[in-house]
Amino acid sequence: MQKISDPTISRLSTYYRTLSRLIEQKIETVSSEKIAHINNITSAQVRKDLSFFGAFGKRGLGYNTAALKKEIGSILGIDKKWNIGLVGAGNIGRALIDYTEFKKQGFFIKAIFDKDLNKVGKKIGDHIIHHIDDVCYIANKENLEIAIIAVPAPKAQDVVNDLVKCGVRAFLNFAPITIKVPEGIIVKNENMSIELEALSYHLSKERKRGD
Amino acid sequence: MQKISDPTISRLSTYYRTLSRLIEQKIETVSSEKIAHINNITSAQVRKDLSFFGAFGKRGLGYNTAALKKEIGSILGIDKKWNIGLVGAGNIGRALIDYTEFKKQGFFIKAIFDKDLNKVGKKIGDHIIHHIDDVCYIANKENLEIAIIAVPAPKAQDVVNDLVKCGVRAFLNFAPITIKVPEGIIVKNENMSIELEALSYHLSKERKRGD
DNA sequence: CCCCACTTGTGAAAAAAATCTCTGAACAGG
DNA sequence: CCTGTTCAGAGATTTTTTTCACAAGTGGGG
Repeated sequence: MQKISDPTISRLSTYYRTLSRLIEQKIETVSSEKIAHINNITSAQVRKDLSFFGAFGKRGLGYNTAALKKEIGSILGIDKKWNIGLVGAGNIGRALIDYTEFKKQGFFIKAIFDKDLNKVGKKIGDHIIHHIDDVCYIANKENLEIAIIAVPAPKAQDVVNDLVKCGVRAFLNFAPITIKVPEGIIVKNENMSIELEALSYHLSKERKRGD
Repeated sequence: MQKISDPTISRLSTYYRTLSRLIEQKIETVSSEKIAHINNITSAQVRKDLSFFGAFGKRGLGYNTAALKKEIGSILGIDKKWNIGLVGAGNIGRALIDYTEFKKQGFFIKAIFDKDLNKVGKKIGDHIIHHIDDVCYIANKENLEIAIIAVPAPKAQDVVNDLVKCGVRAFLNFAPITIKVPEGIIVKNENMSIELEALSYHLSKERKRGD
């Protein structure tokens, strides 16, 4: 099986959303050109991304929206439910609990953990906040496959180490730090400041050039 | 001026954080190898990224942490304050208002906007929520240079169009949709679902292979 | 004052990603 | 049933990004 690049995988996610919207509009067929246009990329890119996984279109016609959505869903593994543990019940953690986009794609936050004894035992929505020390017990009970790390940077590596020991193999990290993990464990970073800094870079470059 | 790649810019952001941490630990000098190790990349990558902007190190010695931090801060434009408008006072919006990482890097949310009349006029922290129709007036008054878009997907494009008319030229978009903007306007996307789906892809690939 | 260990900066090479180009399938219209 | 138009798939090509490899500073120790 060929190695697929990260950019390809995230574009597949955007195609999936595009298809959902087209299906809502009762559009049954779409060309790579149309998908590309909606997402500000080239049609060759769309076709190439899909070609890594198969031939889903019909020449002269395009792609069936429902069928392609199903294929991409299956490629991304979002045709099944995923159980997620959220570590850290701060501002970001709380926002993610009600993030409808997660549920829509089959991601369910099944357990919340925190270290703060003032929070442990309290409820957020349907969920009781567990103490972080109980993470292994709950991870097994609830079959947690992915963990979202929303704790302060200095705690993040320790939390991940513990969770790896419990058998969690995938992490979405919101802490502004690079997490080290053993071979076979997957980490994706979500650092909102970094994108803002990219904006800052471009804006100040313009200013320096003087336009 | 040479075109610098997006990955280079975001790595500069991570180097900046690395240097902040080293300075806190009173470490005055650091090699590219050390920076690379902390961030799970190669030392050649670190040196190459920096070389686009100048020669900041001393051969045989490494880099002075404080001096390099200052240089990168200046490259990224985070040596000055940025005024930010937040559009959308939902869960994500609220979480971002208190996100300390923003303030630490000089990003200040100066105004909050929403369309919901039940929210308009209410306060979040120090900020009154303004009606979205007043966005141009406030954008000029508060000198907003960047806008964070935290509204539902179907509204996002319209909101950005309006803000572009008011003179805002940089956007951090949390809506799960590709925003179209005129030449010269910068958009960065922050879509937490996409990263989760990348995790899902990798986990289900393993499962299909059967390990 | 000279050698040695260290580490940058950089041009060249390699690898990865995006784009181009063309073949041929699919259908509509006459 | 022929003809023109559309559009996917795939190999070739180009562009971009990363990695390699090494000459050239730097300072410390003898």
